[in-house]
Amino acid sequence: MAGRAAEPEVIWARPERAGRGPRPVYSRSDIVAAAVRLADADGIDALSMRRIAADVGCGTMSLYNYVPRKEDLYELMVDAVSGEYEFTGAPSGDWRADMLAVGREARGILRRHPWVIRLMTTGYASGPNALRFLEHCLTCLEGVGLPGGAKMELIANINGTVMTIVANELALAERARGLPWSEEEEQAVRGAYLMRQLAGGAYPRLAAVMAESGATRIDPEEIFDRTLGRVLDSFVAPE
Amino acid sequence: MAGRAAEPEVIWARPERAGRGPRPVYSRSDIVAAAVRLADADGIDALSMRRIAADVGCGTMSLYNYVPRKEDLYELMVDAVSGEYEFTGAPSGDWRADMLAVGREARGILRRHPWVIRLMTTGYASGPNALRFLEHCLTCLEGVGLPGGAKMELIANINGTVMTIVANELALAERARGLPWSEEEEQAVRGAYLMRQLAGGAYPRLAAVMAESGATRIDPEEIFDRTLGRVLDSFVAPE
DNA sequence: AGCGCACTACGTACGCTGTACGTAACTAGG
DNA sequence: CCTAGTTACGTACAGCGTACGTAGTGCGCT
Repeated sequence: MAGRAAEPEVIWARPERAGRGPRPVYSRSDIVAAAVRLADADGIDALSMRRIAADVGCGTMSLYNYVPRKEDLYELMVDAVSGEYEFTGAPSGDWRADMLAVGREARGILRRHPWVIRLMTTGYASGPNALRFLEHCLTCLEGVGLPGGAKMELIANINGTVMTIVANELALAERARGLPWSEEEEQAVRGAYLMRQLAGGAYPRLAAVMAESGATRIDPEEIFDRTLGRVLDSFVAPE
Repeated sequence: MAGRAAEPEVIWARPERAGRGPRPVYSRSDIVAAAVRLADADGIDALSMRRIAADVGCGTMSLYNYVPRKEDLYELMVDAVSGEYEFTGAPSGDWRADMLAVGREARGILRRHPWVIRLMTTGYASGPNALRFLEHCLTCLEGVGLPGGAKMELIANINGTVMTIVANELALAERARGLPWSEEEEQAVRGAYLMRQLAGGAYPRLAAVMAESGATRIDPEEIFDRTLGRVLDSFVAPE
């Protein structure tokens, strides 16, 4: 008998190796690493069990000895990249700086692994590194005069805000992946459509704002820091 | 020759009917409505061109006369449900109330159509109803002493916040879809794992917060209003 | 010590996907 | 009226997740 019964379980509780049979040739982390590599390179939609197996160097169905379902692999992938948080120098005593640093690290991770956004908004975040993340944030917020629930809300808000910002930053590039034409052409065609609509006069206020802000140069870093700062201030008013 | 050349185009600029051939039997909105219905019922992953065609009552490949690629269908779907905004009674003169109402409407739409979250975070939002939405928000923000760019940031923040909150609210239910066991079993198994981890002592602060907030009852409506209020206050400090 | 069984690896196969392409019917513009 | 371009639709292909069967391996128990 090969597969296990499909009874409720969470991947984190499943032992990587049960003592009986032959020594496994590969490891769960090998497979997850390959999956992350492929998703980084070609996008999450191009990630298939066959391609992972080819990359690892084993037969497709061998993967199912390590990971019961592809969904579980998603969960492992999200947690694996959550392991990239370094949290260096924190807690520093300045919780605002610490949380901003967390946000910046999150941004870096999401930019390196854009597919995480899609997986996380569908709820794949409950592994050990997610717990480590929460514990770290709570440590930084130790002295802050906020009830526990509010701290969790603050953390969730930062996470959500970073994801939203990076999703917006990457929207065009991510969309262009797998399109039969280039990102530049896509942008040109969409821009032209937008301009035509605005010129129609049906959206005067939007047209005004676009005209106004079309001139001013936008700095992504500045927007990011400002937005995150606003989130922090909305929980604890700056002195 | 059936298909068109794959040259850069945006679905909104493609005419629904080009005068020459036989009268189309169906319409783009028929197809989009069917797609929305199916996605609501069975989730976005279960949405296939074959199932849409079966629901509409036509051959699979006939769909491609109305929608060049499935990605374009996604775009049409997002815009279709964006048409559900009613904006009744706005602008009312109280921009805070107006924006809160927008957020509440957005929440309702996302709860009715959970798949929108995934599509929007991948960047599918540039159709006419998205423009209508932006114009409405800008109208409500007319008298507010904020530069245009900041207004756009505010709108984006509200949107993002609502999406994040609803995504969290729906995470469990959405994840349970298509699992080989029930949502209750999933929740039980995940809860048990979490408790085991917290009992291990590796995450003392998290354990403390969970113990503290485990007792207090959480009201989703209250969290929602409070969070959105915080976003508004972070742009314009309350008097 | 050695038997038995749980495990590993992997090939095959099934039902599904998006969509390229070909064919036949139809209709509006020149 | 003619014909080019459109509609509808069937077939077909490459690829997907994964259920299932088979062969071989080595741990745990008797």
